[in-house]
Amino acid sequence: MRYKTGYKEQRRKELLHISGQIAKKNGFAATGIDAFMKASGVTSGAFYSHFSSKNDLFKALLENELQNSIQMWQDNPFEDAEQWIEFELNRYLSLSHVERPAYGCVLPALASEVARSDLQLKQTYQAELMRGQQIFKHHLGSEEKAWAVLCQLIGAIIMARSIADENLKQTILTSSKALILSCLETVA
Amino acid sequence: MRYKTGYKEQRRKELLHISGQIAKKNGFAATGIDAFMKASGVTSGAFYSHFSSKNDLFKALLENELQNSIQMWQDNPFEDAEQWIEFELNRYLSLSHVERPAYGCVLPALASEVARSDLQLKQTYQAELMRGQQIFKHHLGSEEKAWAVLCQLIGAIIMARSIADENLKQTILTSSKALILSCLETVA
DNA sequence: GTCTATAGGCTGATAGAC
DNA sequence: GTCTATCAGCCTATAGAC
Repeated sequence: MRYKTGYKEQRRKELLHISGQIAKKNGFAATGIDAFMKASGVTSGAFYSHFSSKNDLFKALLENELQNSIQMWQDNPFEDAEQWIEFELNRYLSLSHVERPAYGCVLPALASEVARSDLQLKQTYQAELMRGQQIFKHHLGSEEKAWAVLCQLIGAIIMARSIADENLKQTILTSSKALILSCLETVA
Repeated sequence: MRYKTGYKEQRRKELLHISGQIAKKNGFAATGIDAFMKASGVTSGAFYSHFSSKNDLFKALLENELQNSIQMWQDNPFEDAEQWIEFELNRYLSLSHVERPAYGCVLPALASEVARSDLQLKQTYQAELMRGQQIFKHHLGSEEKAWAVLCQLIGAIIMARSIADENLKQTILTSSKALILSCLETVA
């Protein structure tokens, strides 16, 4: 029984990982259960032995993805405030992040769908998000700056993704980075 | 014939107006043609005498909504840079804007769906968006600041809309406003 | 221009064989 | 746990009456 439980949990993590990539790329609501499962090599019938409903998948997938993003922020190798944020801006505000949503942060990809979901899901989402915000607070020095910088990051990625011209995408990323840096300098 | 054309154009504008509100609130892809038309008091059969497809509606609706947002930025009564941006921040970064997406700016509501649409639609969207950005540039003094502030605005609204706690929503809005103001002061 | 009716496809979810 | 088969509902789009 222990053995079976371990297998199931591992399988569930695989399903969350693959489904997360597809949801970030194509949207969660826009993707059918069939498509999620096909990408994992199983049929839609198997889905319900892992999740009770599509909304249940959304909740689990969001938690998993948020934990991934938080992990990346924690793995930033710098402790010095200036270096930490510089590293994070370069990683987050990159053209590669804009063009490969499947492998990027969940926030710019699915925040709009969270905004239209029920209160219970928002509460789960908020709890995880606040853990991420605490990391930014630790390095930026204030609660407010942490929120504002997070907003700038996701706003820039969403904006750049909705733009057609490649050069303009880069301008938007560079402009956002410059604004954050110029603001943080005022207290350095 | 002139008469009939005028009627049809007016009707089309009404359809765009109502459909825009619903799309901003519930999402465009998530809403069926039937629901869009029912809100306007007609059936889905009538839809195709105004638009050639659902995607055609999306394009027209985006243009219309972007023009509305641009109009509001143009109608800002202040010319002085500091007053102009102060007015815009208070209007845009308000709890009422967060909680009533149907009557708010199209950018935070539908940018994620634009990000997943085809190149042609992104080009139309980009062209209108650049007109809006020019207004911000005129008052903020630089291309880059205009983009960065726009990113901050839409990021803050999206973030606040995905949060459960009312107080935290307000904290996010206030933090974003503070970041923008502190950044613009450095060159004032 | 709008209506009703309908085609054809996709969706979330369930039942039963293995 | 996964499969196939299936249901009931919704979707976009079209056809024909008025």
